[in-house]
Amino acid sequence: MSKNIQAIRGMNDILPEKILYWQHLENTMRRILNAYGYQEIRTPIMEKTELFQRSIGEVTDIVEKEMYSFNDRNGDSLTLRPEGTASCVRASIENGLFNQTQRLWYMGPMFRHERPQKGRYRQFHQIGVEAYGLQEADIEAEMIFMTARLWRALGLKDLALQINSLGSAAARAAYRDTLVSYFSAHPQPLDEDSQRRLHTNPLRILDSKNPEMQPLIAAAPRLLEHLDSDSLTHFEQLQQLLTAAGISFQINPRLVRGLDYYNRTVFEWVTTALGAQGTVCAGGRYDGLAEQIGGKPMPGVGFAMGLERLVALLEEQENPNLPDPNPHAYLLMAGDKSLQTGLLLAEQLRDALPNLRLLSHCGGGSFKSQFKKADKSGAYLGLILGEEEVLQGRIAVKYLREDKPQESLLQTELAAFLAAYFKLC
RNA sequence: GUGAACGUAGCUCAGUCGGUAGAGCGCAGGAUUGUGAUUCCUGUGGUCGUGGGUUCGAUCCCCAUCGUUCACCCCA
Repeated sequence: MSKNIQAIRGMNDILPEKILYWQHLENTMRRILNAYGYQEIRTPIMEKTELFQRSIGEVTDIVEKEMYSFNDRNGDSLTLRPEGTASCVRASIENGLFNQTQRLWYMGPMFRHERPQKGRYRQFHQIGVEAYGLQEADIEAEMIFMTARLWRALGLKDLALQINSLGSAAARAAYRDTLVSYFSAHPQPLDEDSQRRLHTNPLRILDSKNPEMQPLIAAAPRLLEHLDSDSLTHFEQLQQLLTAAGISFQINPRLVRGLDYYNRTVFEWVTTALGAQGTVCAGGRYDGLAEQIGGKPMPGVGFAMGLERLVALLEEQENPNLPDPNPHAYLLMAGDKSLQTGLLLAEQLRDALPNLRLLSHCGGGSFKSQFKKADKSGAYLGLILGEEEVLQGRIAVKYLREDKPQESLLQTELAAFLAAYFKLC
């Protein structure tokens, strides 16, 4: 067994059995993005390592220990992208997209070397959405409306929206210092994780799950009280827009996000149905990022959703409302000339009915074994072409899922029959 | 990176208190002429994750390794 070569740990094959969920999710989101005027962008899955170091932040977990980095043959350090925002900003700078506002989206695999567990894999997939050049909270609201629309379209309930504001970069940095001195003044009760976070991401300490830390956290200075007034106004505007749209949300002062580039708005859609990995979609504003990467200052807002996690939610649903993958008809062929007649007939049907799902039997065999395959394929009708039918220019139609007697049609009538029966156009 | 549980046929699992293994489903064929799904019959299936150790002998014990799962950490 293990003599065989296996897939890389944490990197999964998505098999035909599951692909319907993926396609449904992707198609639904594509449709919605299109309706809001967002355009797709495709960037390489590898970038120079420096791009991620500069955008995500040197001391974040992602950069410090989770990136798939290696040296190219010419010595450049390259990295499989751990997220999409940095590439998207880079591509926009490089191709001059920042001359006007942009609404972009992308979809694809991301890579992070973490220990796999439910809802967390080393190659995972995201749909990411970014908007550039927009300063007001209306764009954040639009994005949240869009995600809420997706949940509705997919029938996903039990997703809760949490929002927070980190303030301006300056306010956030000042608050960070305040927090560090607060926690440094009480070093005793800080657990090991929090000690580390003190240097990496002190805001993260507020999110600790350790019960012993709670009293200390409760007494800590509050981020919302340290917001600059512009950010506060911005945050209030967002809340107002959400309320007006009837989208309920929760302000979570502990919501800080792990990547360094966020300022002002951050938000997450969370669920309790997926165990420890409850965040299904998350994002925020990153006004300083473009400059950090070397472009001109350009406000940005974006979010990303984890496709594996959403697929897991869809799979738990009772009525996922997936498109029917079963063939409409299965063509059985046996006897002299039936193969040639049958395959030609199949092509004519496909010409006439582009939406027909028709499976032609291949590989010969008795009618009996062909019927077994027809049944197994899930097809609704068996189209039977034997010697007799070939001679008479007819075809037999057997209902495989209904208790109705078999019929015999002229081959020339078949397309019209199928169109009517399946309401195809 | 840390901790725990697990790894037997394509799938879901049983089993051997250490003497090289079974079931169900699946798959293939059949039950008189060109008809599936039901029923019946037959067949196909695994060096028991891999490597090493203990032993006369290990799939079962021990160690390592790879993988899976869940949690911590972190994140989508």
